[in-house]
Amino acid sequence: MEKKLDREFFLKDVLGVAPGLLGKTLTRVYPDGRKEKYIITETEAYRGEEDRACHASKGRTGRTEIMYQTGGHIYVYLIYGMYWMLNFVTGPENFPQAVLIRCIKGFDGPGKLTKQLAIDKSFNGENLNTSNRIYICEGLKNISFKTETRVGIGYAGEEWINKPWRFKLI
DNA sequence: TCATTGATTTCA
DNA sequence: GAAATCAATGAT
Repeated sequence: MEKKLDREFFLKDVLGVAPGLLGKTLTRVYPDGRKEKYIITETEAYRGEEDRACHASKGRTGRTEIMYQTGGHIYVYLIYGMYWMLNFVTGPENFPQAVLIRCIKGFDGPGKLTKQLAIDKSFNGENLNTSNRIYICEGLKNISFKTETRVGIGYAGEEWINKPWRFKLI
């Protein structure tokens, strides 16, 4: 039987949660009742107001408010006017952190996976611990992963561009 | 390499 | 109000 991740899992620091999500099972229950499971294969960490690549680096606004909540909340936003990005908030309250889910098995790319999962604005603010339409379960054990630099953050400055905060399942 | 696309943020 | 920005994708 499937087992949801402990609530405490998302209260850890994002740099522990992001690689920890690799190999886990993302379960999506669609409006028509279908249930599909996907293996998470790539994540990225965004950590704190110091991290200039993090949306919260400019302070708390209407959009970034969700990142200041406790771990387990879902942060969804639209990029380039077309693609929804799926993020999981991590860490304690008032410390903005989030993990961007970049890839799941079979859907290689953040825009593609949200399209497949039918993620939209209505998921913003939802909680993985209580939602019955999207949640994370235990998955592969003894996984290995590699780190890379993050994508699409050329504006953040070298110090942040070079952080190895992108995690890929091998 | 370029067009698409709209919420969010910043400046007035 | 108006203008610039943007963690991407698919077609050319």
